[in-house]
Amino acid sequence: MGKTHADRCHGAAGRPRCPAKEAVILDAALMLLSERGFTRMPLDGVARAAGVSKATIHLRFRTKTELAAAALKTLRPSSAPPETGDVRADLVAQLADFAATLTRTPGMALIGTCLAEEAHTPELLQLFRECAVQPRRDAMRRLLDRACVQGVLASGADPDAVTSALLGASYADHLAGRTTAEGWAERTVAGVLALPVCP
Amino acid sequence: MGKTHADRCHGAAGRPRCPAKEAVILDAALMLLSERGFTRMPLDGVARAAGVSKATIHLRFRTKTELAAAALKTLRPSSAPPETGDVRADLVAQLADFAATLTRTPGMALIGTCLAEEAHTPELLQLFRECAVQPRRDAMRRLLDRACVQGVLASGADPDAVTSALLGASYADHLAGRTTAEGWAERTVAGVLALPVCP
Amino acid sequence: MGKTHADRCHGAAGRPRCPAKEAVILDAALMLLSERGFTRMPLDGVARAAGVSKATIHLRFRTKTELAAAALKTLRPSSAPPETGDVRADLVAQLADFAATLTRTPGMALIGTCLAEEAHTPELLQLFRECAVQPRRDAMRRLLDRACVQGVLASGADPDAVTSALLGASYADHLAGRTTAEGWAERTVAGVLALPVCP
Amino acid sequence: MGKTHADRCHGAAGRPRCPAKEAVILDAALMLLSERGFTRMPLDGVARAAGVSKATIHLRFRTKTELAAAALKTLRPSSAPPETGDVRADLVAQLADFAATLTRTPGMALIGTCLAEEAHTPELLQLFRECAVQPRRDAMRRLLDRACVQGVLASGADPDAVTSALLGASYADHLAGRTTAEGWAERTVAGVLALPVCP
DNA sequence: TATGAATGAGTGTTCATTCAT
DNA sequence: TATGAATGAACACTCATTCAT
Repeated sequence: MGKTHADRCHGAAGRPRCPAKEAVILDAALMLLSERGFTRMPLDGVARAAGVSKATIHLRFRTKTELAAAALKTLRPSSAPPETGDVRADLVAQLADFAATLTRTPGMALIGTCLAEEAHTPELLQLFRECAVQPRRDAMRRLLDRACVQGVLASGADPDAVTSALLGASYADHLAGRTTAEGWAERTVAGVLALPVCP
Repeated sequence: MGKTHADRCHGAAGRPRCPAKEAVILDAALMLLSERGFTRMPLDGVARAAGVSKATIHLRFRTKTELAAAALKTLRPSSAPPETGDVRADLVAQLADFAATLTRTPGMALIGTCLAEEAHTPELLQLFRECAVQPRRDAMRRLLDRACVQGVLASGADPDAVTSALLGASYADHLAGRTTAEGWAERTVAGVLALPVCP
Repeated sequence: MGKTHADRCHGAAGRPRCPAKEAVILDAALMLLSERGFTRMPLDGVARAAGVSKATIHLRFRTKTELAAAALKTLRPSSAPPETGDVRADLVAQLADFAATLTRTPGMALIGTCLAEEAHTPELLQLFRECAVQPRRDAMRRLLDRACVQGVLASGADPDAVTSALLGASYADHLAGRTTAEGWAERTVAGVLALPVCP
Repeated sequence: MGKTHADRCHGAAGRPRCPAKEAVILDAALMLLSERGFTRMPLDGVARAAGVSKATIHLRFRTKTELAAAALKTLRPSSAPPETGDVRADLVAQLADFAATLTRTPGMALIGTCLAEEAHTPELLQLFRECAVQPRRDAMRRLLDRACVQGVLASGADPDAVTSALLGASYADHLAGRTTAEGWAERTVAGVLALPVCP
């Protein structure tokens, strides 16, 4: 009684699903996924961290894989650093931001999980590509295109190759255990663009 | 330090341990480690693949972690491609060989496992660095030093940064799902060294 | 006693419960109970089959056991085959009808469930006796009494024992996996009544 | 050292499997299977009742179904009652023994489980037929054949039908809740063989 | 030494039931 | 009343490790 049409038709039948829980669960899942990896992320753990019951998780995500996938989908390209007019400075900023993202908590570990699980759970790597890798590449690519236009980058160079080189340098350094300290982004951009060579 | 369980507990007394089995076990472990990852590598599986019993494995490696570490230690840098006089060609060859190593069955998956396990089992990443990453970097670095001497590379560029860019490009492309096809190494070297820019 | 949860808790006050749903639920429950057994009948399944929500079921039946019991109570002895004057023919018809009931979809499975659950849920077997077993026995018994009167059956024979033998033959054959094909009822009646022996 | 050829080849490698446990596990399983039914028989429960760990059970029986099947296979036709010269008396004895088997602990419940699980786990009913139903039928059948020879049974009667009637009477009475007390077997044999009818 | 047996902790998923609209 | 959400208790099965030959 007293219910409006909207109430009845909006799919409001039954107890409404607590919307906050969705996010809490995904947060907990993403945290555990990064910190411990897929196979070391027990659903009990996610439930406990999220403050819900395991069954509540299963209500939203049929399987553990689906949960992990949904958690990965929440990855959003960190708000891109603002673009100034200086292309080279923008490249450095973008690269530094990327390295920071990797360093911050669990970036590399998350990548590791997706790679390690590829044979068993290919969705993870695929989603990671869509949600994290590609957006970053696109942003970088856009900057490089502008760099070409401005003559900062040799027009003959394959922009995809340069994108890979710049972003890849971060992977390589993390993997090598080289701490990417102050000035790292500058040095890398310099190394890759090799501008000094051109007097 | 660096001694395995077997090293520590046994001298020459008693029936000597069949040394062949050691190798067979490590081979099987490395294969499963790459193909399925640490957490998906059951000791039963290693035992079966190696044709020994689980207990035999534990006789040599106290824990699963020790086994995995020992397996990683068997990684040897693939025989470096022969060096010609042409530095640039050597760089391309080295890079192509690296990419091939990554692609060949389980390179990226193995990296993924080491990264994913870093929080739980830091030894893996550490050993992977020593046995796989560093040797490769060293080889690349040597070529780059020669490139500097010959003026192919700007003497101002940080050779470590360039090393990271070149090798990292391979990681980045794998991670992005870009198939590294024919001519990939050439394009990457060109992009990184940016030679075309210097008329 | 014999009152359902609904009977007990509600008079005529408030919005009356949709009576159609009651039947739909019980139908669905009886079907699943026969097809899959008590422990393999999930309430979700009943709810889905009936097109209602789980909570709606619990509104009428406090527990799963009560639901199953109510479903069993809907069992009605199949309309008895018409009685002709010929007692022997009537016995055969009755027996054939019984065997058909057992064979038809889930007769034996339902019996199995009631028997298997006896220790855990004695109500089921009890209700099954009242609603299915006894009515059938009574019908058979009536025929046998007439048979006695007409001299077809030896007046000294215990009619209950003969009833058990005739109906039981059907159980025994199902349990033995003997397909009860054409002429089965005739042969059984002949075997039990053993009339041929009396010239 | 000191091992004979037999020791090595007899399959004696490694710790020998404790032979008692096999039986204890199967006993516990059969007990729980009869008392509670297949779906209410938790492996934990079997393990606890048998005093072994769950994994020990899985070492011998891959799945719960396999365990239940193996437990059923241990069913042996109870040592047949001794045959006297008197065929009728033997029939009565056989039938009484059968009814006692059904009554003793969990006979009917076990039948119920096998019937109830038929759709989901047909092996159970199948094994029950082989191990319990058929042997009993065979014994009964043998007696009936002798009865025919001796003229106690009409030679025209289908012996399988009579077998089903005799054994089935026991099912029917249990299902009807009729307590099969003193003299039950005699009355049933009398009713089925219907001898009194022949003066 | 090497083997198969044995174990205890852990894990994903299901389900009857209760709650909040 | 009726609905979907939420829960806690099970449960079958896996696995690293230890034991007894």
